[in-house]
Amino acid sequence: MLTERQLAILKAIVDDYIVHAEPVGSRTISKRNDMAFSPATIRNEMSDLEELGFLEKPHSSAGRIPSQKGYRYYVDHLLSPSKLSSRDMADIHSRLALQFRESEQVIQQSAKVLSQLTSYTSIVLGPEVFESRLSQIQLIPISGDQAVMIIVTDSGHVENQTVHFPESVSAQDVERVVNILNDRLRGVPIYRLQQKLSQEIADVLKKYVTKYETMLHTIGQVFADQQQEKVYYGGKTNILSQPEFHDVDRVRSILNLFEEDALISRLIRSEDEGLTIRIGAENDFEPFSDLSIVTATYTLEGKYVGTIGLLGPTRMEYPRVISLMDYFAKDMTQMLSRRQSD
Amino acid sequence: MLTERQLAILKAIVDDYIVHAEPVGSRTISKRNDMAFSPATIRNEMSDLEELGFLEKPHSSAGRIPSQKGYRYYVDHLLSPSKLSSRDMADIHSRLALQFRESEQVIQQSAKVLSQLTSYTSIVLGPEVFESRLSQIQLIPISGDQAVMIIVTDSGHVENQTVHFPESVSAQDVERVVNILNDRLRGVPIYRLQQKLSQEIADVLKKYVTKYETMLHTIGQVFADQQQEKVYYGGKTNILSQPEFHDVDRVRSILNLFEEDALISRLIRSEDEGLTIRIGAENDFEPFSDLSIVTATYTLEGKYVGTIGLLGPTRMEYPRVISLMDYFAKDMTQMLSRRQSD
DNA sequence: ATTTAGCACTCGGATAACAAGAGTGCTAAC
DNA sequence: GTTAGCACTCTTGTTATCCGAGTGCTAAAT
Repeated sequence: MLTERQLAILKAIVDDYIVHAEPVGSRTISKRNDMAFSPATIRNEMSDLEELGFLEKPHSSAGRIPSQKGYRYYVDHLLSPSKLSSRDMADIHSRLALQFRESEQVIQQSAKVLSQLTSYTSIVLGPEVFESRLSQIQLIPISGDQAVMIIVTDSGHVENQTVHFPESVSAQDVERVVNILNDRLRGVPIYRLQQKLSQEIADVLKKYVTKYETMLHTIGQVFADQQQEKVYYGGKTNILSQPEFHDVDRVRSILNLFEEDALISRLIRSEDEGLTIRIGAENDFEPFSDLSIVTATYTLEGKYVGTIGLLGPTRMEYPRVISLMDYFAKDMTQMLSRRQSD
Repeated sequence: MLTERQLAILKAIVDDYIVHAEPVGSRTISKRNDMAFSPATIRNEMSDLEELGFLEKPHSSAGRIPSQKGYRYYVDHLLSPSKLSSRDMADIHSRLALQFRESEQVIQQSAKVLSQLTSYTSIVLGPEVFESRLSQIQLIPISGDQAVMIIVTDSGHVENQTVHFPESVSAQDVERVVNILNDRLRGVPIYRLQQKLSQEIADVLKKYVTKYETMLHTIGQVFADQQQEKVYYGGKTNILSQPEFHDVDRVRSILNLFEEDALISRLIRSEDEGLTIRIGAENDFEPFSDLSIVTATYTLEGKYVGTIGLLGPTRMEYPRVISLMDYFAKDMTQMLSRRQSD
């Protein structure tokens, strides 16, 4: 068990390191107003804290920096969430309250504002497509055997894809299929479309439509593509301004990761409601072993819609970030539900 | 006028600098098989070439590097386009020939392949929306007063936006409006939609629809958003691997520029058919003053569709890039037209 | 009149030597 | 238990020095 004083010192070190990104020495701590001990005493405590695994030394004659365990302890027990000033809150609120035509834009804007406010990189997982339901399917002929298949969900999301039917498929059949799809699939969650299609719809189609296999295949393709979650970024390059990123190769590899939406999505995704903090290796992903991710979920009518995440160095401004994320998640939830009810 | 030998030397210097990114000395040139002169002679010529503005010295005791004027001369008069091996061509062709559902994907894939082949960053301007025509407008109600407006073009492109009509607008009116729009606007190029709307459609609407101002405004908004061109990237971070980019701040500022689609679009956009090379300051854009852009246009049925661009250091592998871009533009044109006719 | 060999000179870059500064850990005194 | 004092360590910045690549010029060779 740590003593009061050890706690205070650990907190002071983390606080300082978060701000200055440089190893913290005993004198620095001792000079603080709330620390009435000499550097020597602090040094002794630091030595103990190091032995306990909360601190580490970059080299023998440098100050201490928090270890991952140190950050974890800090986050769990020491940190005092910084109060957002009401000016901040008003600012955030007004920047999210813009009149957007699509929910997507609310998400995008949130990512942007969040990154601007923190100088970290924000990653927001979009409204889960598979939480929304099919509202309507349309097939609009373009030219010859090409058509555009449009899928509209009850959340107002539209997906479209060009499809291509061989000559042998008649226009009548196509129309019939669309009617059947609309009849049978309206209200079905997007993520179940494919399954429903092959299980229930296939038989019906077989009855009414010649050449149904081709169409089934084509439509199945389209449905399959709908099951992914969107990833929105804010301030992709913000993270480069952190001193830990002064190596171009490192930068490059991280930036390339940002193109892998599926991977990022998996990393950000949090199962739990509320705020999650994953520090360094807790991300279970080697390239992020010196980065932390803070996530929060946002909801619509009480149901999970998506996750907002913030990616920064392990040396993250946790107190501020936590308050911010908390406020953001709530404000987005509010924003989105207001859109719904307007 | 430059002598034969000066030409040969200039070419040799540019060729070498393109590969090694380091100032080229007289001895290096003199050692080449095709160069039967002593370093001293070369030095004299180099000195002249420098005076003429084709070369410059990073500092007094370094070798020479090509000046912008040097590159320009090289590109215009000296360079011998490297023949693509038939293996290369087959490779490119097969990677573009994948079965894509949307033309958009052809473009995206082209950008990707082009960047992989060059280790520069490719920027492709998407099929000009305003070269295609309206095929159909649909308005699909979502919930209450919200609806999704869907615009389908004859090229198979779909755009959609959530719109929002006040309660006071009747469903009948909405339907009537959509019918009128479809009647009057089918076949109209996208870029003229807005204009047509306010000029011709407004009067018609006034006759048949109450509350037409609101709808007009809403629809005008949607149309206005359609007039932008899409920008596709390949290998955004490739450019970081160039030695001239070993400074994180520089990296950051360029990467941030990549987010400004409108700006990039303007920079890449080339008015002329065929291949364009803009070297350094020729881009008229300070942050690109040590970068070159090579662009080529691709077409569909003889009409301009878009531009493919490649962004690299002024020290670009012009011979290879030129052949590549040329082949690419042609292959994309071919690919796209095949899609059309299939 | 060219071309080239020779040579002094210039820089940048690498390396070593050094001083300064920040920090630690230990010991002994408070 | 706390702290002053001090030797020791290690990084960082500075300066000095050397080396090599390259130039520019002059004078000799072709």
